[in-house]
Amino acid sequence: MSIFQEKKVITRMAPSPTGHLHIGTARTAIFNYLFARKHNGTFILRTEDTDKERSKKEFEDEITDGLAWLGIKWDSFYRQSERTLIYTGYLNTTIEKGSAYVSKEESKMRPGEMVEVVRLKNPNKVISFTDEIRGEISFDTTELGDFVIARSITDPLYHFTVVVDDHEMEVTHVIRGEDHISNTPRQILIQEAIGALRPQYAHLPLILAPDRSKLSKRHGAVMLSDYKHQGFIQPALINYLTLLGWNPGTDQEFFTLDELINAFDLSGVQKGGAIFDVEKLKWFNKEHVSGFSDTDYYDYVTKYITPALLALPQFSTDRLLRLLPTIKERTAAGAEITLECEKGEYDFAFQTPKIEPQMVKWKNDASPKVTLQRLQKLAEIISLMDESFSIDEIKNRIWGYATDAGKGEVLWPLRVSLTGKERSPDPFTVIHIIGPSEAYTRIKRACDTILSDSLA
RNA sequence: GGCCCCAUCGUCUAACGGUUAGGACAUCAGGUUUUCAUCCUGGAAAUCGGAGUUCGAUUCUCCGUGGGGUCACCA
Repeated sequence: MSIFQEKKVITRMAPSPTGHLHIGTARTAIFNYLFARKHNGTFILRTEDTDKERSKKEFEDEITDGLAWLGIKWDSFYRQSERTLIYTGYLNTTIEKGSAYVSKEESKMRPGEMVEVVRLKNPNKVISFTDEIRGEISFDTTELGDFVIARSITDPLYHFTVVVDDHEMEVTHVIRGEDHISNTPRQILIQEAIGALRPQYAHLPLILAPDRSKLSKRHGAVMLSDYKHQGFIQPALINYLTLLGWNPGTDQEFFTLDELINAFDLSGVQKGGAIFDVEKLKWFNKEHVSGFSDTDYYDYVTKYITPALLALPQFSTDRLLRLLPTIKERTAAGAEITLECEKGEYDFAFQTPKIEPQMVKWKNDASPKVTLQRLQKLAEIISLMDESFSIDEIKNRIWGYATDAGKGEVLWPLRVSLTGKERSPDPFTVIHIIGPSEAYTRIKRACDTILSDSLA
């Protein structure tokens, strides 16, 4: 044990409410959260709304709602627009010390108008800092000049408020996107001007679009809410986003939030940008959804099935319940369930299908007569079944006949009579879903159709 | 363009001087109780290029090349 008291870790997420909650913002929040939790530290959420024109309450709500939905809990919340007095105080002291000065000049925003902006007195030196992920980074700040840190004494700018707040809130680790690397030297300059301690920096690799450019709207879904609406669940998103640009040093890929907190380490963070791959996200989603309890999965599915499906003549909760495993096996995210519904993939469960006589016939079968005989035999077997039979029990009753007469010869006509489709779940599962008596009815119907077709 | 950052299969990544360069997603092939799906097995698939350092470079150094970020009285 060290005799030195470990400084309590304090991280923060500092989004500006000027746009929707971007998937990259969510990931940065996750990293900050994981790091803080891992070290029994504190995670602060701070809205950087000093730009009054562009900041919107609705965006702030979207950010807080989105993070809350993800399960990221902040220990304290600040709004920069409510801290103007603090910034003005620091501004005054800095000016008094001679590290900054008021400059009367023409407004860049409103040409013709004279304003008194506050500029930092740049010592014009090389700043180097240690990035936890990238190591030593140095930068000649001369090219920055005496940059503006406030529009006026009561209207501070981003770089100044960030530094003041991180100092006031005693933030120990600034974990943010790589796009902030070049902001770091000027923020360090401000730190030195106000006499603040330098935090540890960790710049995360960016999330990239498939063409390796910064992920933006034109690449499709970039908002967290987009993914939420597509049916991606919170644990999957957390899991995927964390592994995008970070690895635990083992082959483990499936993680719960608690496992991530436990395994998280800044040294596992990648340096290069990572392309966002929806296919892998889908895989994670399927993995996490597969852990749902029956009732949770039922609730999940009902959010995505279509009204059209609910309106089908034979719809019942009972059948839907029995259809659930089939849906689970065939879809990765909620939006796919909707899509499958729209394509009519699940109609067989709630509706007697229309039968194409030629489709029922197995390729090796000579005539409709043979097919008809088979279906008749099948109807006989099924008529003896109990409604409570399991899939296995159903299968066992049919299996003997199917192996005798030929699997394709028996199973294909059976399945097509039941579903009306060339591709569908296996007949045993279908019978289980719709029940033996409905199956019996459908087979009889199919027989009638074939009969009238062959007579015509 | 200046400055800064980065570079292993198509994608996410492992290998922190010595490995047949490993895993996952995707893909392809074969298999499991007909079709589709699931599942199982297997395959193909990568160290950006060039110099150095070293007995030995994916790994260290330098130079290219490529990609990205950033250059506001936005954040």
